[in-house]
Amino acid sequence: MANFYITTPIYYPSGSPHIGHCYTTAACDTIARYRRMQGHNVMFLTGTDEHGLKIEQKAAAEGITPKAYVDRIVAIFKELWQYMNISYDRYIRTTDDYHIESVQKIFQALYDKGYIYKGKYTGKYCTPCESFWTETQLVDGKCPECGRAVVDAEEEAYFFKMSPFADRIQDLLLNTDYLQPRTRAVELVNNFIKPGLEDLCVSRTSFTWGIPVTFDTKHVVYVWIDALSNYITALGYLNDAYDDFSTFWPADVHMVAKDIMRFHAIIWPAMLMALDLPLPKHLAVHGWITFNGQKMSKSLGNVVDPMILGKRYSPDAIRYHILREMALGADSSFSNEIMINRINSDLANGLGNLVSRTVAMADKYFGGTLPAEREAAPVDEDLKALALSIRGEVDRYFDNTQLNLALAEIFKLVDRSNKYIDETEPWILGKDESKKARLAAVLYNLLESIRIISTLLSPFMPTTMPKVWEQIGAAPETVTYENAAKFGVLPETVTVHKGEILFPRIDVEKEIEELNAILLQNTPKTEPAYEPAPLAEQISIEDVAKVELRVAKVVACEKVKKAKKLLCLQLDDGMGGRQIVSGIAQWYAPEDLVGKKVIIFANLKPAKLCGVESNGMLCAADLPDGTVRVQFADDAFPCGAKLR
RNA sequence: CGCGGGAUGGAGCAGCUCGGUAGCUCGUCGGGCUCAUAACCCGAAGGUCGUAGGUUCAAAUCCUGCUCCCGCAACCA
Repeated sequence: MANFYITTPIYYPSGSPHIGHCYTTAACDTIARYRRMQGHNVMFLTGTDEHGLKIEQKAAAEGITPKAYVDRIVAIFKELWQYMNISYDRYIRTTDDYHIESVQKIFQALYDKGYIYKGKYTGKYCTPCESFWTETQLVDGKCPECGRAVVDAEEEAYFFKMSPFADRIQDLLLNTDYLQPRTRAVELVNNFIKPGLEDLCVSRTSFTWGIPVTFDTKHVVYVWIDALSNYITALGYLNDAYDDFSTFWPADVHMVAKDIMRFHAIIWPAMLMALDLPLPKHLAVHGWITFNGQKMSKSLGNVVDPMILGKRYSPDAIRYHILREMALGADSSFSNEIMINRINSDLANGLGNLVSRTVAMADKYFGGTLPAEREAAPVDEDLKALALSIRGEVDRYFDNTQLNLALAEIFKLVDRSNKYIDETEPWILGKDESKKARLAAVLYNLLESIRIISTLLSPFMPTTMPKVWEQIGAAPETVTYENAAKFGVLPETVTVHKGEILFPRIDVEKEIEELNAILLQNTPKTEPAYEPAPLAEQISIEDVAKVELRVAKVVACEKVKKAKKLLCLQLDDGMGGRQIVSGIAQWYAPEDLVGKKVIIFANLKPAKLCGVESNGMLCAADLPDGTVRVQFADDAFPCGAKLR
């Protein structure tokens, strides 16, 4: 029996799980269930990544310990997974003792091998937030968390040498089937490997909610080594909690969303290479679920809560919808309308109705139990041939992690079966005593077809399919992977049991109205709880006098070529004119600005942006939705007027 | 010229590797059926395959230019 190890990422519990977490986890669950059905010895791991500054701050804001904070969120995750019928074999928390022990040993081992060295981490530091930021994380040169000014600073930190592994990683990405889909390999190599792999900062001293470095306890292990190593510590690597490492490593599939692909495609292999461990076989990368075409985000209030949907339409309906909709590698658009239509047409009209009409006829014409006499017809063969071919196709799609296509394949048999009913017209056969043998054959073929469908669907919809088996009279021990490629498994005189409707048809208009109402409740009201950035340190009147705000009129404006975000403005400042480059191209077209008067920071030193000189800065504000709005000045102000 | 992906009936996608009748799901319209969850089955309408050229007997497919979208680099499954 082959071993099979599959993992979800460990999720960051800084908030409740949403439909995106749900997709990754449901996809892994489906694969795990399918492999178990095939007879593999499966280890399915999920968990939570519980350390870090953000958690520390969230907990502090609530006045509780970080552990108490994550305990609460983790309970929500586990409740959702139970509700969605996720069959994980193990749940790792990075706050678990055994994980902490292993991470400390891994860090030590990498240090002993010379791959970790002590250095200086330089960056922009926000004193009140006690946070380091990289140049690119800054928003308008200010702290992205609080909007205050940052200073250049450095802190002592440990670094992991990545460069020794660059060639092997490039080979892994370009010449193996590690990365699924392959399309992103070139992007990774061009963006990260070709420019030269930078050493990675793997410890921090600026926060304490983490795993201490054993030999230098003012440092805590930073996210990379702490989080990524969960895939091996959960198997018992360098700890005594489990003894599964030799059985399950290397992993068969790590499934991740595209935003963390990079870490799993580059850093994780580098760590394993440094530890002399085998590399995982596949990294399956999926896209994001977008909502009405927009990225889901808390501030937009469009985060889809899978619990709410599950309770309305059943966990299996939600699982089906997201697994059917999402293609590997591509984003998938989610909307309530798409979801409800999909559930209605595929599950209610297609599958549910097929089961319902088949069972109802067996019940009506034979009192539930088919007689043994049969009469075959040529039309049966087409149905049987398709039914027998499905499992092979589904196998192929599972091997490539294309669950949406596997579902499409299975539903071909649903459609074919519905058509078969029309072709054979059992309601006419039922009126003629002499056609009973033919009728029994038709119904039996339909039940067999449904048995195969429901067997192959059971990894996708583990809650509902057993109800189908109950209705079609399939004994649990007969709905096996083996039998999914056989026709004629149900007993000749099978007895069906009419049951509840599997997937009730949803009233589209009514539901959308109600879902929109729920969404509205969760959406921040018109004036959302906007939290102004805290006041900066007070300054003197002399400091204020140093800053010159002046009025200027935009006389010309054009986009800066080769820059996406920059506009180049020619201004009449009453002093001979000047040129300012501003990062507002996303929000303003050049013609929106020409002729308007703006306020500028007039005595700012010149700077070059994308090679274009900029003399000063526009006065503008960030809006809560992330856009930027320029402050236009009263037209009565003359150009060059000084504001005070 | 930082890197990558994309543009195909109303919507969402496949087809492109290796040129040869444009296909699927949903929606719309018409018909059929009455076992079934107003479900099911059949048929039809609807596409100059983003754009301008090129190669070819033949281009959605190969080549070149251009336009427009999206992603990565640079928060977030």
